[in-house]
Amino acid sequence: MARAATTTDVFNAIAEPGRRQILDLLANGELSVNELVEQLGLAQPQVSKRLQVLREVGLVLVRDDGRQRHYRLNGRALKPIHDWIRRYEQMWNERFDALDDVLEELHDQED
Amino acid sequence: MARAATTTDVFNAIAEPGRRQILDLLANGELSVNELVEQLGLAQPQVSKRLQVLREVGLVLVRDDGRQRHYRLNGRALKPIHDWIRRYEQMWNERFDALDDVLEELHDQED
DNA sequence: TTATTATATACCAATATGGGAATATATCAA
DNA sequence: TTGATATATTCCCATATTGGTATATAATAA
Repeated sequence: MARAATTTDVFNAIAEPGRRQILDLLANGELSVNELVEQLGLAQPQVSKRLQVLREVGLVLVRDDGRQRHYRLNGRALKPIHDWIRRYEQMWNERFDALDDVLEELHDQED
Repeated sequence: MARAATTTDVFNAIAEPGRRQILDLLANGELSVNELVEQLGLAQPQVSKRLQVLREVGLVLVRDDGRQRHYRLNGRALKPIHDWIRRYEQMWNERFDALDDVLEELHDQED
């Protein structure tokens, strides 16, 4: 078997930097495909392809407006990733480091 | 060009459920390859391959012990993902919804 | 209707999987 | 040394990209 499709889930969808960049741009508000093309400096088909992937996993929503299509972010679709990674958050935040120091200190005192 | 390697960065590394599962198991503490094989129910080579990917992006660390290799989590490597996704957190948490209500209320009062 | 604009899709080439099986490497035991 | 155990690596195959180019589709304008 081969690798899972990028449209399999949100984890695969955000693996590509270009797709994350699109989400970052849409975080500031709705944009048409052409506006995205300009801001990204990519060819239009590449942008449309990425948008399709993001659409299939529910990360973006579309609004038709004449011959333009306005895409907007659906941030809620990122929640599964956040929920997963949040369990590891303690491993790098300062409070944990501080606790680490306390434990080390206690350990030193034991000797 | 083809798809980016899974070892390109942490975003690609965690795209596969099996690799995330390994991280989840290691969250409880160090495990040898065989212990992982047992708990995952996968063939040993598949586990070793996944561990190599995780090693290459710095998500796990190894400790040699005779003919066994004990892997442990390096959660700090997940921070870039957390930092990226944290910017979207407001889009699904309750406080934001509450703020949304307040803003709407203020808006209504303007009229 | 015909031309133009905005997007989406199809096609092609190159490549990195990921699973399965076999094999190599390293360590320890007898 | 020989054998067994624990891991890593290699091969082969089927597949899903991703980039580039060309083309199809839809909407609007002339």
